Amino acid sequence: MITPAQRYERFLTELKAAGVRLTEQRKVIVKVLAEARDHPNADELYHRAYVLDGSVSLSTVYRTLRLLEDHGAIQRHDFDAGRARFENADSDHHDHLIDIDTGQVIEFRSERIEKLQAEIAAELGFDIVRHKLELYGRRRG
Amino acid sequence: MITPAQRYERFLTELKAAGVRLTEQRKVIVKVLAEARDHPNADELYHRAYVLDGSVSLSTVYRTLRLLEDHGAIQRHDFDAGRARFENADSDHHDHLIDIDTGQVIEFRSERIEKLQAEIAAELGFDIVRHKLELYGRRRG
DNA sequence: TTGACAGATGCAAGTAATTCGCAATAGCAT
DNA sequence: ATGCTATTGCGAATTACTTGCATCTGTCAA
Ligand SMILES: [Mn+2]
Ligand SMILES: [Mn+2]
Ligand SMILES: [Zn+2]
Ligand SMILES: [Zn+2]
Repeated sequence: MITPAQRYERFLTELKAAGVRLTEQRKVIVKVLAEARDHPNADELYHRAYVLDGSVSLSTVYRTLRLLEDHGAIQRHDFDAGRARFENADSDHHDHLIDIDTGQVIEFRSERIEKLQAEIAAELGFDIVRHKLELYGRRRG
Repeated sequence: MITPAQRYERFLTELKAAGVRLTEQRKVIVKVLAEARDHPNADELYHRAYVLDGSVSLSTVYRTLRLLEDHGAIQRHDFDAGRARFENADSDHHDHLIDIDTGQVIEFRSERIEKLQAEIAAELGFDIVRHKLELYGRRRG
């Protein structure tokens, strides 16, 4: 199991290797992302980073998020329209189940569904580049 | 096969039954939606409606879209973040495959995937209320 | 170490999509 | 036909995000 600290170090190593300038702000934002266990939006990330380093601005959070996404380090989601949410991309691919009552996001992975999607696309003459599978549900009472 | 004209009449009947005031603008917007074979966004709908009746405004398009969505007459999609797209909801449920090169939206339905999703949710202790399945792919060369 | 300088930052202003306040208008029940 | 009230167009507001610009700071060569 990879720890947040290991993930943080790996992020920095990869960025440095890619020739990215490691500023104080970027390091703080990367740390917050490496430690996140949820799927925070830009504003939440900004607040978490600001606590660690008051020199972080929301602009830089947005710019860093785009940078990290371009480098494949994080993934962007649009669960609720209008507010992007992020998570680090080092874990294996998974899809999401969102509890419509609490907003809780549960991760899952189904080989069968992944395979089925590829088959459907193939039947239509396509290769899947990426996909979005979100289940919105309610806990069984 | 239901025709656009039939769909238009059905929409109007349902709205009237629901006590919704049938203004000129709403009728035009509903007609445009009934005739749409693609997944237009608010601005596209506005332009199509404006051609039929210059008294339609973008505000009213947005208000009418919300009205129709609340009445279950249309469905809202967020294929590309930042721009909602709409389609009438009278057809059976289906999912979408988006050609990332052309933007073309292809509809499909898979009983197996629908069933699998319900099973996965059940295993996690949930009942699915709605879901979003979008495949983004490239045509096989 | 120390510059030098390209690239990064904060701030404020700018966008793009959508919503809202308000005075004028128009459905529709009577 | 009349009156009440919902609906409209317009412009301003909101939200999430982006960008211009003057200033600052990593990084690297000397
Ligand atoms: Mn996740
Ligand atoms: Mn469709
Ligand atoms: Zn998946
Ligand atoms: Zn489906």
